[in-house]
Amino acid sequence: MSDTQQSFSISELASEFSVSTRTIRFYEEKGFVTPRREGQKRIFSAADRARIRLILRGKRIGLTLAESVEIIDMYRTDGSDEEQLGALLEKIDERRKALQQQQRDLRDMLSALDEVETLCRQARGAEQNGTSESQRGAAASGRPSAA
Amino acid sequence: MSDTQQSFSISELASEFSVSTRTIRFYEEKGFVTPRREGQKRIFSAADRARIRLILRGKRIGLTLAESVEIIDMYRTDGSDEEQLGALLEKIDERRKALQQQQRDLRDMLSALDEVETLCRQARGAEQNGTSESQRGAAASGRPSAA
DNA sequence: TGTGACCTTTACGTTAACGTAAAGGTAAGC
DNA sequence: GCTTACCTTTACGTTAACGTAAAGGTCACA
Repeated sequence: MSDTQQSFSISELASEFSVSTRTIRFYEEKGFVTPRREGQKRIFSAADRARIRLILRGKRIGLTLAESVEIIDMYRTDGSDEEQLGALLEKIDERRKALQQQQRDLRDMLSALDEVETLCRQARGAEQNGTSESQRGAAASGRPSAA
Repeated sequence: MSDTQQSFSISELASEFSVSTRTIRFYEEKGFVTPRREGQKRIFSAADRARIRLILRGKRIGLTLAESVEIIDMYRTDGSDEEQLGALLEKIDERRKALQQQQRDLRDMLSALDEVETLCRQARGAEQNGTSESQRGAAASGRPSAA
């Protein structure tokens, strides 16, 4: 009961996305969503909901709201202005480079975590059976070692 | 003249990492780096430099300083306390999940950018030769389409 | 000797992204 | 008619991560 639905209350969206209603009102203040009103109450459309989802995705990777919105609004640009299209293509390239750098950083961090985990499991094994020497056989850490 | 070097001034590091000296002093205030002093002046070790590099890597993927430091300090944990090792393994798993979610989000955003770029190039092509129909042949966007 | 190029400390200012009251309206249900 | 569950607005508070003076020390160099 949510994906065929086409209008949402503020608390519905808040609980769906695990954010406060304040957060959503804040997004409206900033103009990132524009719910219509029914009396006083905000009624959010499926489009509003989608924008919120995208904003939160941006947040998870460390974008500011403004940055997320900039990306989201790239979809909205009409293809009628040649100059704007050029500017948009440049922005896309810029963003892509940043995101690719992030991918590299993420990969590095994840392999760092794997490394620490391996050390950690070795230390634990060593402590449990009293030996501080290397383990028998391979580093059976349960996780594949980035083959 | 930097990788065999073992001590650094504040402005050397600042310019190397393209941050302000204020930023580095701020990191010291927070205890993330602990340069020794020569008179009044801060002298940073290669270890300090490495920590700064890691902090900035964390920043690029949207971690707070505290989060970066938490990850960095995982390396420092000695394997002597069984209970701590367990806690550390849990933390690692938590972090890994978040980072993996970030990877998914990044992938999605990058393919969204690709999509917008394609639309954009099509629109530009259409405008330039006056036709709003589809382009001749394949979508020759210069970029491989995630083969 | 003065003028840059660095370095220092102290301290108030700023922005983003909300949190947190406070005070009140409305509709459902007992 | 009263409570409970939502909803509203207005508005001040908070945290992170620095920015930005202001005021001054030190060393080399012309």
